[in-house]
Amino acid sequence: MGRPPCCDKIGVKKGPWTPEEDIILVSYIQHHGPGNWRAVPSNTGLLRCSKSCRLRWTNYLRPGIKRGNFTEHEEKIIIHLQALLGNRWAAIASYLPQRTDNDIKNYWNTHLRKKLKKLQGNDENSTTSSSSQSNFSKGQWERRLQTDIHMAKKALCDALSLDKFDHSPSNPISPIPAQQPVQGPGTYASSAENISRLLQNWMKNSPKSSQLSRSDSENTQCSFNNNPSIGSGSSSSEGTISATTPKGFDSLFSESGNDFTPENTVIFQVESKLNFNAENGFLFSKPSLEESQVPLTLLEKWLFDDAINAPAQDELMGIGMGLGESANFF
DNA sequence: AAGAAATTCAACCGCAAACGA
DNA sequence: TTCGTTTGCGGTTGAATTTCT
Repeated sequence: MGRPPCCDKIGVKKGPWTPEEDIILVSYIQHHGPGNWRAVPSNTGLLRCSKSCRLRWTNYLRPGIKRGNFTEHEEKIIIHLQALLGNRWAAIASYLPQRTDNDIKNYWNTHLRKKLKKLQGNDENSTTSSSSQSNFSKGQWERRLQTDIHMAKKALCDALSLDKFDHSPSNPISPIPAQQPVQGPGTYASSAENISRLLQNWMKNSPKSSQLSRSDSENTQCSFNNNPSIGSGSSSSEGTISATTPKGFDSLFSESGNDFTPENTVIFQVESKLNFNAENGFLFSKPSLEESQVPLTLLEKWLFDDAINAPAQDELMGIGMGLGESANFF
């Protein structure tokens, strides 16, 4: 017997998500938090498989996601990390907490790979690029190993002395876990930007997608009441995002079986205690220990001891840029 | 202006790791 | 330890959009 499908394929909807589906999903996660994706379709009535729900959340609806053009700085980091880590997009994304692995992967495939190819092509005309290329691949695993060791050191360090870690936005390579679930239901709806955009798009497209009359749309209210503490640089925040649903939308939430009933108003409450930085819009939480959350073995003890004596947290960037391959492209 | 080609990116698929009983 | 289930990841696809001819 083979592996069972992640979901019942019969009656499962595929393709682009509608704004209505997005709101249902966001609202559900607002109430229950992410996780237990298996239960999401049945609890929300969404005709989507659990995977699709998770993907939609992590790649699009999750708070703190920055979309649109990548900055030159982000480009550099991606190119650099790709050279070091290979196509480990999730690992790369952990250094760019506002970007999703999917986004980075897409950006790499569509923009950066070409860009690098072009630049490498130019190099070939003038230099012994073939030899440097072979040197590059020869040493790639070595650097990868080096990076892995470095990351393990860091993670161990963080686990045992979190305060030492620099979470400031000025440290662009702080390994803030982009997709780490954060406890507490209020955390997830804190992305006023995302939800605002979501609702705006929905209203923009509403005549088509929601079959709303113009007057209905005009009657639609959408407000985002962020607490003044947001934007004041406070590490904690509290805000309320509310969107009065237009006529006809109520039915989406009043389907039997849904254990959340927003009635006419979807309210997203953002409580304090969460690690939401309003200025940057992403979550600061304990660094991911995904690669190192294991008992201390001799090796890890060694790594940790070594890390204690290590000079700087941002040496990764230093090491990498020192290598030159990717840095030289700019 | 119209069709073709190229590009973009959201979403899907399958595999493997992680998790829990 | 084993086995079934869930989650995460990376590769790939294809519809929509943009650019070119």
